[in-house]
Amino acid sequence: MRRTATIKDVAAAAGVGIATVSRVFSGGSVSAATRERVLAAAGELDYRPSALGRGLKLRRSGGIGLIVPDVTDPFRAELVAGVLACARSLGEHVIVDAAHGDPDREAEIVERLVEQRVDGVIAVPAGDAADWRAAARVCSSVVFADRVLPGLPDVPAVLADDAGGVRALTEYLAGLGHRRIAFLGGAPGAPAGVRERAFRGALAQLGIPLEEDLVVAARPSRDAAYAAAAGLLQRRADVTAVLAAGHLLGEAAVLVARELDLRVPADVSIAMMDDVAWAELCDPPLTAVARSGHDIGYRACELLLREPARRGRGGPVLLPTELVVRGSCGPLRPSRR
Amino acid sequence: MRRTATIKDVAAAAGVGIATVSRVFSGGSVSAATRERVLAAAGELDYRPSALGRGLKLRRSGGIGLIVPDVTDPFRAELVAGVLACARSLGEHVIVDAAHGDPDREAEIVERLVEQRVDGVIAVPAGDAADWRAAARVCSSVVFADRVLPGLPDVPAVLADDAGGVRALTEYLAGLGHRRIAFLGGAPGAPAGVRERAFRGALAQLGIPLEEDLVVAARPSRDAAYAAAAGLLQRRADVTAVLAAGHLLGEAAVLVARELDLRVPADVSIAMMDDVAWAELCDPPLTAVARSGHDIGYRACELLLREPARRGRGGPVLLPTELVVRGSCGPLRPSRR
DNA sequence: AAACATCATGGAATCGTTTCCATGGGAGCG
DNA sequence: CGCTCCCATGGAAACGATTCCATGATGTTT
Repeated sequence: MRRTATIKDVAAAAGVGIATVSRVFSGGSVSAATRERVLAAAGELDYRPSALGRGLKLRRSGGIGLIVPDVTDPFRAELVAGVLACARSLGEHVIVDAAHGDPDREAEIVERLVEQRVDGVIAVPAGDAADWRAAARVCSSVVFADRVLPGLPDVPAVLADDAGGVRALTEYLAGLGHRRIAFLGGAPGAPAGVRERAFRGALAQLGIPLEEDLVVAARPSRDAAYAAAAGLLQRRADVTAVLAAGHLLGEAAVLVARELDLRVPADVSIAMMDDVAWAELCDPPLTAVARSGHDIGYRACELLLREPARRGRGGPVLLPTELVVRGSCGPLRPSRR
Repeated sequence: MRRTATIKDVAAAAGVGIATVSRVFSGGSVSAATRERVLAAAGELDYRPSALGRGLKLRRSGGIGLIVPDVTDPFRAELVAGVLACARSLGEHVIVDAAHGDPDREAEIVERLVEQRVDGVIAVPAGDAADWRAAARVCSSVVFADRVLPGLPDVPAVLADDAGGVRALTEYLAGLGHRRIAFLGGAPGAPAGVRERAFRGALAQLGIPLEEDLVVAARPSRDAAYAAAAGLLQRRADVTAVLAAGHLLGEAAVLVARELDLRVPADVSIAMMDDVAWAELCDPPLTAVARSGHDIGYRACELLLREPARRGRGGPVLLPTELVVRGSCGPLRPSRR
C-alpha cells in the first residue's frame, strides 16, 4: 500500500490547487461543484488531513494535557471522564498521564506536554509549587482541578467545597450526639489541610473541645490508611464516631472496625468524604459527602478552553457538595464499648 | 513575553547552524564545547523542541491512542493505568478517549486519532467490526485489549483468560455442592459470549444439567444489571448460587440479595468475575476471579510498540486469571429458603 | 611530508498544512 | 457597452523540525 495521501495528492487527483483542498477541509469558501470533486477525490484516496501539518502551521495542536495522581482512583477517574466529555464536545483531544504523587514525574510530564504544544493543561497538582510556577510561565495555560498549591494563588482552579462538606458532616455527627469524633485525615503538611481546618473550625463553632490525638494523618495509600485507622481505634476505644477525610481512609475505617468486631453504627459511627460506588454496597451503607468528580473535570476543561478571559478571576470555582445520609451513623448510645 | 523560541533562535543565540542545534537535541555527534554553548543558549531562551515540527518531518507523532468504553469502570481504569505505565517507559504519550459503547462514537474517535497520526491504537472495542476493519486498514496499527471482535481474527489482542476464570468459578461452586447455579451474564449477542460459553461448557463437563432460565442476560449498566438480578432471584427462589459475569452484575446480585433478605452465603452463594476493590469491603467479602487490568494494558502497549513483528502471530495473548476465595460462597445446605 | 580518513559543522530541501495575495472571470450597474 | 465589485481559485511563503550532502579542519598513516 502507498504511503498515506497528502493534500497534494488530493489536489492533483481533483485537478485543483492545494489551497482549494485546504479550504474544503477547513471551511473556506469553495464552489459547490469543486467541493464535490475534492471530497470525491479525498474519499477515493482515503485522505485525512494531518494534524501535524496543521498544528505546525497554526502553532497549536488542538489537544490538552491532563495530569492526575492516579487514574484508578474512582474519584479521579470520574474527573478524567468529565474532562474527556468536555474536551470532546469542543473538538479537542486529551493526553492523559498519571504522576503518582511524584513531583519530579509531574514536572517531567509537564515538560512533555509543552513539547507537544498542547493548548492547555489541567492538573490535580501533586507537589512542587516551584515547578508549577515555572510550568505556568512556559505553558500556555494551566487550570488546577480538585486541589490547589499553597504558593500559587493566581492559577485558576476548580474545586469542590470540601470545607463545606466536612462542616456538614461534622455538624451531622454532632447532631447525633457524638462528642468524641475522630478525624482520619490526609498527610500533615499536604493540601488536605483544607479538610482538617474545616473540621477544627466546625468543632470550635459547635463548642466541642478538640482532642489532638483524635486527629490522625496518613499518606494517601491503602496501607498507611489502614495503619492510621487501626492505630486510632485501638488507642482510643472511647471514640464514638470517625470522620474519614477520603474514601481510602473510609475504607480503612470500615475494615478496621470489622477486624475489631465493632458494630457499625452501634459501636462506632463512620462517615467519609467522597461518595464512591462501594459506599452503597457496604454493610451498612456508608454515609458520605458526595462531590462530583465529573463536574469538576468538566468545569475545569470549560474554564481552560472556553472562558480564557474569566480564568482566575475571583478565586477558584467552588462546586457544591452534598451530604448523603445512609446507615453507617447512628445516635450516640449511653452504654458503649 | 515573546513567542516561544524556535530552533532558529537557539542557533542564532549560540552562533551555530540549526542543524547543529538539532543534533544536540536529537542525539547527533556534536563537540562538547558546542553542545555546551547550545544548551546554554537553549536554557536562556526556555527552548523546547516542538513535537509538531519533529512529528511532521518524522511522520509520526510519538503518541498512541487508547479507546475504552468508560474510564470510570474500575477494571478499565486499571487497564488505562497499565497502558500509561508502559507508554511512559517507552517515551510515548497517550491520547485517551471513552466511546461509551457507541460504535459511532468509537469510529469518530479513531478518525481523530488517525488525524493525529498516532503511532498506534489500543482499543477495548465496542462495536462495529466493519468500522474496525476500515480503521485497521488506514491506521498504522491496532491492538485490541480485553475484548475482541468476532469478525476480526487477525487483529492482535491481549485478553484475560476469562473462560478459564469462569470454569474455575463454576467448578468451585459445584465443588461446594451447588447444582442450581445461575449465570448472570452480559448482553445476549455481545462478545461476553465467551464467558457464557465457558459456563455452559463447565457445567456440561461436570455433568450438571443446565436450566435455560438460570442464564440471564443484561446490558452493561447498573440499572439493567439490577433488574436482571432481581428478576432472577424472585423468579427462581430455588437458586443456591449466582455466578455474576462482571462486577456490575455482582454488585446487583449483592444488592438484590440484601433487598430480599437473603443471607449470603447461607441462603445464596454469590461469586463474580473481576476482583474490584469493593469485593473485599462487602459483607461478607466476595469471592471473585481476579484478572489484572494493569497487565492487560501494559502488555497490549508492549505488543503495539515493542514487538511489531510478533503482533497477531499465534492468536491473542492470554493472561492468567486467579480465583480469590472469600466468604461469599458456602457449601450447599440441605434446608433452604 | 603527502595523502587520506575522520569528524564537526552549516546549507538547503523536505515533511503537510494554512493563508496572504494576485489573477481572472462573471455578474450587476450605470 | 464598459466599469466595478466580488468570488472562486492557484501560487508561494511560512510554520519548526530532521537529515543528506558538501566543506573545511583535524588527526593518522605510510
